[in-house]
Amino acid sequence: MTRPTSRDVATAAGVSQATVSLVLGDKWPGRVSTRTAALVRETATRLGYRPNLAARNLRLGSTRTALLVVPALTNEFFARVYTGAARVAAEHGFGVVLYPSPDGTGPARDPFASARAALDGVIASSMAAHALQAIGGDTLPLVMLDSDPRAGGAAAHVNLAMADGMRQVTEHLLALGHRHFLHLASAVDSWTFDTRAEALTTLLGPGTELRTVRSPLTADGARTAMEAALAAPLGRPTAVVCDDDILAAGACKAARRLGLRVPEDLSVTGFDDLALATAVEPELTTVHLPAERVGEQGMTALLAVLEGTPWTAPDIPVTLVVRDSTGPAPAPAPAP
Amino acid sequence: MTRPTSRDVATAAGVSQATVSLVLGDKWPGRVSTRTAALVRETATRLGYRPNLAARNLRLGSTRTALLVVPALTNEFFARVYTGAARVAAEHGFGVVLYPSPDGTGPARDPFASARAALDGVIASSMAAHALQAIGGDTLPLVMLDSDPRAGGAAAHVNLAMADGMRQVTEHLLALGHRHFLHLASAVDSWTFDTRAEALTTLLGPGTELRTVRSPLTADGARTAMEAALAAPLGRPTAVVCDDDILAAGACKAARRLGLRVPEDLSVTGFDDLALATAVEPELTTVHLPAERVGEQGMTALLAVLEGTPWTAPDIPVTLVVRDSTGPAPAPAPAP
DNA sequence: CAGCCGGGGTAATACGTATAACGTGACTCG
DNA sequence: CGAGTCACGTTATACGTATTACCCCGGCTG
Repeated sequence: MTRPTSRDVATAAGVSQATVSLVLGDKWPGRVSTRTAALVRETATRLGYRPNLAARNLRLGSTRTALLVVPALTNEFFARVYTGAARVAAEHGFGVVLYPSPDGTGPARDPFASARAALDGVIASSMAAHALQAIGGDTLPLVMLDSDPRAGGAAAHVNLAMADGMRQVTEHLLALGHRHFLHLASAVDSWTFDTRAEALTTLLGPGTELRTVRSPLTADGARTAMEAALAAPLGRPTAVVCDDDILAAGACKAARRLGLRVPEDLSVTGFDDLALATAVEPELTTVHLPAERVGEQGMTALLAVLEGTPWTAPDIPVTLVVRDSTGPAPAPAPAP
Repeated sequence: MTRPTSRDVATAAGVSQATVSLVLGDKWPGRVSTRTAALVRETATRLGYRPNLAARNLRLGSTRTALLVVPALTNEFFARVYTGAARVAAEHGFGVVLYPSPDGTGPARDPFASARAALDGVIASSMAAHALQAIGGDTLPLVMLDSDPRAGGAAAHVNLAMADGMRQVTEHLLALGHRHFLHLASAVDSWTFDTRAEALTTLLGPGTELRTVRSPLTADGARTAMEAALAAPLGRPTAVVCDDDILAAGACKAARRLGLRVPEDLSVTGFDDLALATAVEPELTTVHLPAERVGEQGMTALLAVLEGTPWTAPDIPVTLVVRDSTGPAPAPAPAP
């Protein structure tokens, strides 16, 4: 009681296997009569025929499958990247398979063997550095997400305009009168975060003060980092710029535990604009990153590369969404 | 400049293709000398040989790949289910591919064709009803997640002890003196939610009052639903039982907008224990669902079924985590 | 009537792998 | 010294599909 093959369909319909393949592949502009084509199709559905993808892939030498390498799907941002990539892929008859160590903790298995299928290309986030080494060895079309565009090795780059996002944040905060900043930065080493940090330092002109604290990307990490930072007696910041909404939410919470009101005493900004941003109170002022579009453009770029077309596009624009976690800087404490 | 095949390795090493296959498959307990084995392996790495998975899958008649059907990866719960399933799969040399309409909105494409690879089995959440129809037609080992265990068609079921979770919630709230309840329920029709609703109604004894409002699983939906429910003049509830942390967060927010303090004036409980639960303020009292374990057990069950072993296991236990969103029922308004 | 054409289909083949079946020398044992 | 036995490989084949090259036959043309 095994699955029917195209040959089974052929014998059942009284034709050759080649004819079945031609009909079901819609390759009969005059090679097969309409009558037999209909007969074949009817027989196929009657037997419940499904083509064996492994055989087809072998024959065609292509699986129409891409590997998406991201650090963790539990991070909503990357889940949305996947969603976008999968949507575009599906529109072109492609599939997307994930690097199967999505928690970022797994050993660096061979991503290609683990994918259990031959791959046509790879889309990789720069934040999955541990997997990239394993990838480097092979020569498969590679699209990099959020990585240094000058770095070689990739056939295409898809980047968000992170520096511009940071510009919007700083302009917003400076306009509100803030001068003392705390950068709650991600402890993960990645080009994205480096870019943001660099943008922040250059954008803040003279007459301002900036301290940086690194934290793992969890609310708890943010809380401890914040508590340490705010405990410092001298030069308490009035604005906290976070690399992530999760950090921002943790920062808000830590601030309130310490008796500071947000945004009256302390302004907080995030990055990403996750669902979390509007779920917490106050709702977060944050930089909206169109994650789905990152996935879509990544897949689009890969498809172009696979066709031999070089692909390039401007950075994806991002926009600051002003909500309730930022406000005018508090009046400075009067000089003693 | 194409990828080297096992035959290329064979000629380069001066052996036959079969030998290469034996060596790389670790099937030489005496069939190949250690010397030649080493030679073959060295040659393979030198040429950068990687087996063609499509060919292997065709030959073996199995792809060691499972399809996971979930409604939306952007829901942290399902992202964690995937993580768990992928981990167990990887330990057994399996892969997991997702049904490529993860936003739940896409048309019901053929999930098998879209997977771009032959599949060995399917793990499906009951909340992806639109995809299940397409699956029903085929005969592939099927493991159902959170679905009616008496329903046929599946080789195994993996369920969370939802009714027991609801029991813990009600006992907690009853002990706090609550008698007037609002059930903020998911608008999605699913066995899971039905089970919870049923458990809630039966567990609440006489002398209590229960109203039910259905809402889409978003914070905004929760807010509108809550505002409508609390606006009702008569019999304002003192406890809101939500089917989801997202709903609970929305409920807290709505309550505060209406001038109610949580938990002093209103207690709120959630389900899932997402990262969100500890990111909002107050931190949510919620039922912790071990999502990763659902994925792990789902994959374990599928592996067992594939080996011909019938699989069954008790419901996965869940535990109420008491945090800050629940408290003693407020004293009833004095009779006029 | 020979030749040709074109519609309608078929036989053959290759994709790259895993494995069953089959040598083949050298060595051992009776 | 002939028959086994081993240790070490090899030859051949099948998996199911897509596609190329070919074939057959009726009708039309010169």
